[in-house]
Amino acid sequence: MKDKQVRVRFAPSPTGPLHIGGIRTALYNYLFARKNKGVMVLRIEDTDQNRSMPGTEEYIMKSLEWCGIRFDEGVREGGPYGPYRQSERKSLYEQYAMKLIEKGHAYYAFDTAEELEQMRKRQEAGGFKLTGYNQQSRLEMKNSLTLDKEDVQQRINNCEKYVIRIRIPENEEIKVFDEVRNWVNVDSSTMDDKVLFKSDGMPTYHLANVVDDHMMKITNVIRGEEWLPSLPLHALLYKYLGWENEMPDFAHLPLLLKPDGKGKLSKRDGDRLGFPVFPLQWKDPKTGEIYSGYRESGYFPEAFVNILVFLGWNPGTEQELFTMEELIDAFTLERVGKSGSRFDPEKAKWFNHQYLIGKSNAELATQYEKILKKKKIEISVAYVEKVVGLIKERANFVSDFWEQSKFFFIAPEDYEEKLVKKKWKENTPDILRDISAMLMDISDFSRDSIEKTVKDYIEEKELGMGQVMIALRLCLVGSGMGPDLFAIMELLGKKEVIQRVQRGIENIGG
RNA sequence: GGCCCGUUCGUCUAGUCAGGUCAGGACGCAAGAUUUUCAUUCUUGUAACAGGGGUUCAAAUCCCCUACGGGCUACCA
Repeated sequence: MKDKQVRVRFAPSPTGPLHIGGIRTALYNYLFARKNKGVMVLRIEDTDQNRSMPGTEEYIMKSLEWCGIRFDEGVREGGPYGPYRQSERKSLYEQYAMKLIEKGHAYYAFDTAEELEQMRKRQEAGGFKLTGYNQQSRLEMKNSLTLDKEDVQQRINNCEKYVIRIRIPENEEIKVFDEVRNWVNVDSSTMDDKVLFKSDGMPTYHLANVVDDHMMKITNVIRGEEWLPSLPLHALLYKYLGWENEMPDFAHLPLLLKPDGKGKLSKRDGDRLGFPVFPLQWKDPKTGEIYSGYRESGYFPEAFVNILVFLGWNPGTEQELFTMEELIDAFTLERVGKSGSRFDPEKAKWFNHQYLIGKSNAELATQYEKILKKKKIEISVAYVEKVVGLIKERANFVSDFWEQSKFFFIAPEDYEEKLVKKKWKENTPDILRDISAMLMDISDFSRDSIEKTVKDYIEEKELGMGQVMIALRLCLVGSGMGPDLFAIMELLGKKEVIQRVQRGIENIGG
C-alpha cells in the first residue's frame, strides 16, 4: 500500500447542503492528498433516491471551490475510474452482491417492512441484549438461509421484492485499525446482518462504498467518526470480496459538536446557533427558507479554511495562521485529535480579522467599493484605499467598514449627545472658529501641518487637548470614535473640514 | 438497552506513545499602559489535567473501576 500513489476521495451524498463538518472532512482529504502528491476524487453517493435534494450537488461543488479545494477526478472533472456518481454505477454493484451470496457470505431476504417491525417488537418485548437482523433472529425470518432452494428461486422468478444481507459470522473477533484511534476490536456476534443491496436495485452505502473505493483504487479513507461503528462491517466486506490485501487505510475524524453540548452538528441547525453552519448561503428549495453562509457573512475563504482546519487538528507549534500551501506542508493524520470539538464564533472572527489586516488596502478597497456603490457613493479608488488603510485594523469584516468610516463619505447628521453634554462648553464655538480660521490659512493641508497648527494653538491658549479635539471630532465625525483626527482631516480636505466645523457650531449651538 | 469512541482552562488545544521543568499557547474575559475619542497595540492577570483506586521514589502521562459526553443501532448516508 505504501508504494502506491495516494488516492483519497470525498464522498458526500446530495441530500442537502454541505455543512462545516463536511467541508472540514473534504479539507483534510485534500490536504492529505496534496501533501502526499496524491489524487483527490469527488464521488457523489446518491444511492438513496428518496433523499436526494435538487441543487445540492451543485452547491457542494461551489462550496468546495470557494474554499480552494480542488479535485483531480470527479463528476465534473471526469477521470479514468468514472462514472463518479453512484446512481450511474448502479449496474456495477449487483455482481459483487451475487459473489458474496455464492461464497455464502450473504443471502436473500424477503421480509416485508411489517415483518421486520414485528421482529423488532419481539426482541424488545423479550428484552434481548442483541437486537436487529442478526445471527439469532435471521433463523426465524424469510430468507435464503431458512427457505429451501426452490422456494427462493420461485420467489425471485416471481419478481418478489428482496434485499441481500451480509451474513455476519459468529463469535469472530474483528480487529480493525484506525489511523487516529489505533486498534478497535469488535465481537462479530454483536453485529447485525446489514442490508447490502436494496430491493430497488441500489446498493446501500456499505456495499457501494467498499466496491467504489476498491474500484477507484482509493488508498486512504478519511471520513467522519459516525462511520467508525461500520468499519468492522466494511473490513468484513473487503475480506469476503477478496480485497483484504488492498484495503485502504482508514482515518475517522472526530465530530464537530453543537456549541450547546447536545450532539453533533447537523444541517438542520441552520442559523439557530448564532453562526452559519453552511459555507455558502443556502435556500431550501422546498420551504424557501434561507440559511446564511460564511461567504455571505463576510468571511474570507482563507480564513474559513484556517478556522476549520484547527477544529480537530493542530500543527504542534504555536503557528495559527496558515495559507493553504503551508497547511499542505504541515498536515499529518497523526496530529488529528480524538475528541469532538465545538466551533467558537469569537475565534472565527479573530481569524477573519487577521486575514483582513493582512490584505492590501487596494484589495480591500475593491471589495468595499461594492458596498459604497450600493449606497450610491461614487468616489475615487485612491480615496477609498486611504480610508481603508485608516480603519481596517478596527474591523473584522469588510461589512464592518461602513460603520467605521461613513463619516469619510457623508457629514454627520447628528452628534453624540453624551459627548456634547460632557465636552461642548460655552466657549467651544469660539475656539472652533479660531481653529477654523487657522486651518483656512494652511497651504499644505497635511496631517503633520494640521497637527502642528492645532497643537500650537491649544498650547498658546492654554487649553486642554481633550476638550478641543473632542469638540472637533464631534463636528467632523459626529461621535467619539474613529482613527486619528488629524489623519481624518487630511483625507477630508480643507474645504470639507471647515464646512463641517461650521455646521457643527450651527447644529450643536452654543 | 446493546456495541464502539472519547474526557486537560468557558472555547480551540500543547504536553500522553518513550512517567520527572510553576501544566504551555491562542480566542474570550479582566486590569494596567498608550491615546484627542472609540478601537488597535503592548503588558499583566484570569482559568483546566472528570472522579476514585492502583503501579512507581515520582502519574495529566501506565493499569483498573465509575461518572459524564458523543457516535452507531434503517431497504439513510
